[in-house]
Amino acid sequence: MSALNRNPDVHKKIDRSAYEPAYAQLAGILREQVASGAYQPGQKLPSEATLCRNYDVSPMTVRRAVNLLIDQGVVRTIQGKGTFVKALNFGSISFNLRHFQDLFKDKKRTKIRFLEARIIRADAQVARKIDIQVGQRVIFMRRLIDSDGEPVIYHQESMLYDPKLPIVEGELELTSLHGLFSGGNESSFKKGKLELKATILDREAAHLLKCAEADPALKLEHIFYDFKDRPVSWGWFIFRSDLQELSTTVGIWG
Amino acid sequence: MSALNRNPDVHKKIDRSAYEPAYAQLAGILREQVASGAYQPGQKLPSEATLCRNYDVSPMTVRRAVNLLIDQGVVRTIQGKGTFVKALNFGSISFNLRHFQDLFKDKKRTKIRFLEARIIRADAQVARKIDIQVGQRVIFMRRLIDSDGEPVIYHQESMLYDPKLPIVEGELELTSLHGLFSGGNESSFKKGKLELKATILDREAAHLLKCAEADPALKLEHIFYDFKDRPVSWGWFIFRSDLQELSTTVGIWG
DNA sequence: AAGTGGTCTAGACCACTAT
DNA sequence: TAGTGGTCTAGACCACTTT
Repeated sequence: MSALNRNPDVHKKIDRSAYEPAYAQLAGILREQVASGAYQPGQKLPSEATLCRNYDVSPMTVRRAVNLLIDQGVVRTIQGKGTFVKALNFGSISFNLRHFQDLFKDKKRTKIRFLEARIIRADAQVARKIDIQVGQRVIFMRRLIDSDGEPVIYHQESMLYDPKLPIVEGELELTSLHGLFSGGNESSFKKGKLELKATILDREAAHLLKCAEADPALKLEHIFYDFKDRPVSWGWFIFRSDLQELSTTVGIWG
Repeated sequence: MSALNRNPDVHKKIDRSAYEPAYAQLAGILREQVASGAYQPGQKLPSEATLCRNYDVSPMTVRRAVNLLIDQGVVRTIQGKGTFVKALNFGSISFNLRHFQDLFKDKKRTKIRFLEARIIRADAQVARKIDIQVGQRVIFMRRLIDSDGEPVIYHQESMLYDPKLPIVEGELELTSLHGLFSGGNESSFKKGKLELKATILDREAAHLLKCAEADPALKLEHIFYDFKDRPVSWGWFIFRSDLQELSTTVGIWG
């Protein structure tokens, strides 16, 4: 397996008894051939009809395999021309917040600490962000998220306050945050916009996160919308980038 | 179209004459129904067999539509149970570097300025990162990327130096950067690891990027590997987060 | 046993590209 | 005209869940 196989015509077979479905196996075989250099960037893969014959699968199965490779950024297809190996490029690089979410799934180690929750009057900025009148009441919340007893994320948020829905103090803690992170189905938000920025810890945030003032940190700003497409929550998370790693890979990995 | 349709049984039909394929149309219809609240988070969608009948398409077409919705984070499927509407959660949030890449595609507005390129001896850190001996020669490069004449990204990189491949001065400029960003097939890298961090501009970087010293910025650190899986390049990009926006959306839009 | 999603077949037709 | 990818059919069988 470690030796390079530069002859793509000598191909492995699909194991029909394997648990892994045929399309995934085929995708894996092709990805391996690309990774080994059997097909270089820019080169054309065998036609789908050829792959059907070589691996004894139906066109739909080949199609699914190729689509997988497209999703993985390994190849691209041009109708009427063929399937070509893609070179590495930045467009396909993406970072996701899986680690962020994983943190919250671990309910033993992760605790949400409430710093503040009160109803205040919206200032101009809040009013603009969640599309209400200045002076209208909003719920202002500040939370600290602890992992293993150490503070790792600071969060502050201004939420639309609906007087028709009286709020029990205990409910606040569950609102939004746990629903968003737990991966369960408790969220009442339909969609959101997020923006990632660099920032510098002010004195208060530094103190809360037990960092030095003026340390660099990441700021994840959010606006969430309800099912009527009304913006209902604006706020941001602040966390040290060395604690919440945002790493990813690109290209073809084993 | 603006009125909510809370009865999912009164459904739109697939337009077979449309350019948009049937599976995409079906996915769009279902997504719209979820967005309108006809199916709430946690609720079960009609079975695939039912969808086949309702929309008069084959099982494979329904399957593709459902798979699309899964990719978009709208639903999730549980074998033997059904297809369920997903609630918003952070796990599916991802940021990509499309804007980063777009910048480089625009070759009229974007210029790469070379600050420095010379062959130096690897120090301990570089040696560790690209897996060579301390003291071995590496190509050290510093670049500034201008957009519309204004500096927006600073880049520095240490590359493996292969004495067997003599380097023409002019080639350096094309190396890696243009291949990576242009989206063409010029890259000679097979894969890479990237990490996004917050940082603070030091005096030099601030000066080059025409910012104030100690301004916050994003640092995108990278290691790239060649087709033999050897690490060949280590370095980082530094850019102001307000110039290179890293924004994204989550949930169900339109 | 019945219902659900997951995979797969062996063709078909279409749109696009090259020659 | 021949070859390519893109879509789609009308079933089949399987694994899993619920009743």
